Amino acid sequence: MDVPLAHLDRLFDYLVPEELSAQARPGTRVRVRFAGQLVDGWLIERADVSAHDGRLSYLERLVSPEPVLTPEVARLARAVADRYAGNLADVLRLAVPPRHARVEREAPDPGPAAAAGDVADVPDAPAVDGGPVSGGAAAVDAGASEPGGPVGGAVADVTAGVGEPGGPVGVGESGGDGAGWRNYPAGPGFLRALADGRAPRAVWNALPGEAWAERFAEAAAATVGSGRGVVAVVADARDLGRLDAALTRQLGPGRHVTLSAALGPARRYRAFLAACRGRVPVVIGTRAAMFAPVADLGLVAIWDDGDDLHAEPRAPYPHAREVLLTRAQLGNAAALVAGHARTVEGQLLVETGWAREIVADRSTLRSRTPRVTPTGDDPQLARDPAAASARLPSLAWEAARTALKADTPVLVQVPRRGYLPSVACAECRAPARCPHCAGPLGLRSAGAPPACRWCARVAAGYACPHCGGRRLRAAVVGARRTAEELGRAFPGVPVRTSGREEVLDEVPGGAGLVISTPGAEPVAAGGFGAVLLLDSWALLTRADLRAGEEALRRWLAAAALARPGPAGGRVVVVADGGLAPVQALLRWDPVWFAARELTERRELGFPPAARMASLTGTAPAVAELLEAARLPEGAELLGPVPAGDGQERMLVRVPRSRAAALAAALHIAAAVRTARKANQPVRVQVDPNAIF
DNA sequence: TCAATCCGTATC
DNA sequence: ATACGGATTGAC
Repeated sequence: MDVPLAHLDRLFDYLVPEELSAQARPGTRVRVRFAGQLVDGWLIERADVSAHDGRLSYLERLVSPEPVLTPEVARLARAVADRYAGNLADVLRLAVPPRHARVEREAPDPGPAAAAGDVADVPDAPAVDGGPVSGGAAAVDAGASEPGGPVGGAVADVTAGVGEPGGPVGVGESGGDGAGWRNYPAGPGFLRALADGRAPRAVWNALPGEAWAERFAEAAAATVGSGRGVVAVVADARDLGRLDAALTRQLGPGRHVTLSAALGPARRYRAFLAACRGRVPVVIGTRAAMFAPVADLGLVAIWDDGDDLHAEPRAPYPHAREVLLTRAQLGNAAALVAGHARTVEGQLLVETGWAREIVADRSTLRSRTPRVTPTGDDPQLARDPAAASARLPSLAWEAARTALKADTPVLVQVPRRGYLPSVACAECRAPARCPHCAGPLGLRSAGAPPACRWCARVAAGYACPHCGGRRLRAAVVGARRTAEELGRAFPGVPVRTSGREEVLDEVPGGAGLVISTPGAEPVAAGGFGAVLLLDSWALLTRADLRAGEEALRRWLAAAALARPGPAGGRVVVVADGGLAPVQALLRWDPVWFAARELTERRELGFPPAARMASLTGTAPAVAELLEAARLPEGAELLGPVPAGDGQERMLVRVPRSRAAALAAALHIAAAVRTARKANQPVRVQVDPNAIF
């Protein structure tokens, strides 16, 4: 039922009129009378009998005979709803694009009648109420055909120690197909396992300059070769274009479709239908593709899983990585979580043994990594007056000048404006954390003592736990102008910018300056001769749990575009080389950093080592929800903190072992409120992407 | 004792 | 939204 009310998040049984019986297959869209109104719904399953002892209504209408909700996706959607304390209806809205009737008519499904031999499709099914002849009963709307069954687990719950039952995942030896995978000792074995029809699970750290889209296409081809399908998700349109091109090269045309919300309704539905009808074995796309129906799924893959575009902004806010891993878990498919960086979540998958890592050995890495140099935090400015006016450190200026002289392009990464400054120790620059709950401190107004952004306690008399410093400073932001002034520092050199308004895909190989915000960096023919990472403070002191991880991810992504190898491009990061994310960049060791972060999160009780949920709404509404919630043992409440607009936010934290219980409790509590017709909504977010 | 009415709750 | 059941009320 397409009603987003928590207390109606379950199946309802309807009779199927005789004349609809042949076409009313599981997965079709239907209209039903529900509480006196006509509402949209999903036909989930057919059955001979109903457990409902009241009067059953008939299906009002079959919207379309097209079974666009496959059983696999229906089960997945239920699991995702459960993990995120959300409603099935909300997840299905994300999973199945709106119907486009004209597109559906273009190339009709060859034989619905031929395929209609569904289980309960018997003519003499029990017209429960002695009503007219019926084609059987149908359960409408929710996938919970086995409530309390084995499904409930999200990947996160599985990672608590369940390995793949089938033994070794097949990564380890060398000698596979794609030569590019041979740079990673475990790569060829991973490919071979895919080709053999097995379900290996891997976390892959790509080398700098890696043609990752080709590697993805090789993995897809190996899977398709084993007779199975593939779903691969990337963060944005540019990455999608690259993967699309690589797949066309390796699989030939017509073997895959791309799916993204940017296509518009008709093209999106056309691509979706092609996958749904089994016309193509491979679906790639942005997060809209994470639920794509693919027959006999063999591999799910995600590139750059730390990119926050992978987090769905609509309820129940599922993350593409988690959805795909849940999918792999439920359907016994292989999984590939990849990027130049490693997310803490990826590290958790490795440490719990849920996935194996695919990394290059040290010597390969050394031969491919560009030279990275830090330049101190209070840098000596270049003597050249133009460079000085651009506030460019001399080392960065030298690197750029050398690269331009060699007729190679220079990439300058500058953070976007609007990064919220938080507070750090004025002595050692360690981010200031709340002494009570370890949440980040923020400045509310000039002069006032800082307060915790999580639990709202005022941290008067703060002393830095690292160096004992008592003074705090706010991070300096807004130096975008620095980059714009660069043009003046290098007269006669063409300057291009890539960012929000216009994102460049590729730039030519000659001398030129490219100024880009993180994530918008173009590739350069032959690679960049120099990469300058400016204003690192804006990234590092962001008031977010993930600030360090995110900074490293963005630096690695930009540095990976330099000409490879020690004699290749030069990377200069304007930051203190003693900071952990900077260290990780210098050594090109994202694994070390992720392991370190995960250890720290375990100590502090942060996600993903713990599970958190945020509840946002008016104070009475949030209080009412919490009142109704039977939170699991050990649940910890943090807050409230003001959330703007007269709203407040509470955080609930539980150990990972209670994650499922927390989601269930919050969903039930939400159901109590919607049943009472509570009119003040509370936004429940499990694993909120940003925890301030 | 019974019908009219109110209120809360479920919605096949 | 609307329909139903149980509780409540008011009149016989």
